[in-house]
Amino acid sequence: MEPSFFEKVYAVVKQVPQGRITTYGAIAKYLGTARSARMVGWAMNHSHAPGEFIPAHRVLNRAGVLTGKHHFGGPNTMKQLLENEGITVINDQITNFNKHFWDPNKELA
DNA sequence: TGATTGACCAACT
DNA sequence: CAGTTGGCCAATC
Repeated sequence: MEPSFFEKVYAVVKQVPQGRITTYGAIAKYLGTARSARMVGWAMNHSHAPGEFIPAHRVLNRAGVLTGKHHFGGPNTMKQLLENEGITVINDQITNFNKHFWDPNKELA
């Protein structure tokens, strides 16, 4: 049984270290299909799976914008989580994007 | 069972 | 340079 696409997404997202963020495109590219970034977001939508904690708040779009923050139960929940990990969020966008960026293609390889 | 949508990205016009 | 379309996999209508 080969893991489905979104199962791979879960595996990668769960490996994102605290205080770091990654992008949908980076994950999708790591999985081999850079154009399947929509699936990554879709997988995050199901990140509420029982027994599985997915740090979806560490996954942003390529611009570092908190896309999908509204799916965290509150418009500021995602922001609070990131700030709690030491990431500054301004106007739904993180600062030092390049500094906090965690690229699975480089880190995991 | 077929069509549409979805927390996106990249290419084309 | 800005707007539009295509594409990917899986789930819902």
